[in-house]
Amino acid sequence: MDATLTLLSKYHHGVLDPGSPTPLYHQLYSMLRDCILGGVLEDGSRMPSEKELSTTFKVSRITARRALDDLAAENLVARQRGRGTFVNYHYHPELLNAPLTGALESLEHMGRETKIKVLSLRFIRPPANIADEFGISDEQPLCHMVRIRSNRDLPFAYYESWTLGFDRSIRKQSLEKSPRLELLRKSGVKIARAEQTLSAEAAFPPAAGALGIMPGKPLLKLIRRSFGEDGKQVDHLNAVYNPDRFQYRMSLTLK
Amino acid sequence: MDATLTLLSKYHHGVLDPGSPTPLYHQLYSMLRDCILGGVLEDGSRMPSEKELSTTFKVSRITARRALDDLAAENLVARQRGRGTFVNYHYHPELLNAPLTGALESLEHMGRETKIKVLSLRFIRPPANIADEFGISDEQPLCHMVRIRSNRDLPFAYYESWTLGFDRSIRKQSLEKSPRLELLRKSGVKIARAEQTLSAEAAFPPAAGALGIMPGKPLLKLIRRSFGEDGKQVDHLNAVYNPDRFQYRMSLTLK
DNA sequence: CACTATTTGTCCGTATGTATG
DNA sequence: TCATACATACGGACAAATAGT
Repeated sequence: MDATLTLLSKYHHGVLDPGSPTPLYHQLYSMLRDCILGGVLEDGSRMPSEKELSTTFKVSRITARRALDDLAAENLVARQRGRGTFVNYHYHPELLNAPLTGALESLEHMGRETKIKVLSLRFIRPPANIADEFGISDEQPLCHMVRIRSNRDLPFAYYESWTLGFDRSIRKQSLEKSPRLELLRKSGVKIARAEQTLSAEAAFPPAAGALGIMPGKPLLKLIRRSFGEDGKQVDHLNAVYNPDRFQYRMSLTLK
Repeated sequence: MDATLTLLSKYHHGVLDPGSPTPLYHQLYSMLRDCILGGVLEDGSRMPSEKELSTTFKVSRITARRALDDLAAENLVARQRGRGTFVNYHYHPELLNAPLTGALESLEHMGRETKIKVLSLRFIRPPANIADEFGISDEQPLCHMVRIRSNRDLPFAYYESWTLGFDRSIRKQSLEKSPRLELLRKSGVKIARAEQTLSAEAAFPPAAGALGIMPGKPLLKLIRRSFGEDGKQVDHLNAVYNPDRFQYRMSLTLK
């Protein structure tokens, strides 16, 4: 048994579930693929043989073979009769999008590396709970928008927001170019403080559709209320994130 | 076509992928199940009929039927000949605690208001990925524990942790009285810094059982790595929270 | 009381995919 | 490569329970 196989089986004893409805060959393929794309298996190194895979993961040789064949079909490995199967993918650790830290400023850094699409932009009367939050009458229209944020054309966040302080001259184009809070600052509203709550929620239909996932999938949920220098609330943001593509990372220091 | 079906299908023609190796019936089952557990489909409401599912999602009636049957086998729905299939799961977003803020100190405040139960406490060899994180050999045993945290006898958090620095004299009782990190401090390990990542994840069986919820329900997930004053990792915490009972709240200030 | 439409329950036959030895 | 067993998915047909006209 070679080092590569040891590496794999140690990380992944018991990952293959014969009781699962997803076929064994695809579970094995998927695991190997993740290891190649994640850099666990190095470029050029030899993959475990069909025999090795079948014994350590307790599947038939045909199942192991199918997994390797599927990898070869995507050019992630190269197979050579009599020699073996070799990794054909160079792993370069791309920085994954996990930008946020504790300070409000840095919330906007992400904005420059990813793309925003504004699905809807209207001035409408808010629902009662939102009006209550802002401490205004629910007769007074607020700027309501729905946006999605993508990284390399893969959408990962769905935003719904209510904002006090935008005037009706605002356009979708400018929102897709500059961060929303920066535009708000330019129109004279200074944000001093924000409160946010992180939670989890099942994907609801419009967000699921926009993010290209199934309704019901677990999403990371963020609600952020931003307050101006006078202490009054100026913004309510409701965001859901696809956890496969975005996670909220932060550093904590003691004292 | 009823409201429920509109809800499900309007944004989601094409979420079921016939090309996927996971069976269609299971894709459909999984989507419906997530919607029930996440509260998208309300308790007592009528599910779409086999016929409706089969036409809107473009699968055979047998496939739709299998999905509903599998839900019924878990008692998530009740089926009645001639009437239909009805949701049999009550989603209650109950009272929520929301204690944590940005600083490491305050993580422990919660500890005094809630109760910890230690399900498991062992010194065992860590899996390779954990050993890698700590930068130690996977032959060296670490203190591994599984705990649940409750508020008024309602469990809301499930913790699994690996710790370097505890000695074998540690007992479950002391862990249930004092916060884990405080005990660690007393045994001479000072934590200087922590990195944590928030995400979302479907409830997996042991956590779901301990938290008294159905597997698959969306949970808030936290991974925290704590580092000592010498910069070396001393703790790895993997936590999942029931979002109905716990949310992660923080304040952000500008400058 | 029929009559009808809807919905689940049960059955058939067939084709294809999965997994084993 | 082959033979075999089982699962998946389709279309269709009919029976039985329910609800409304």
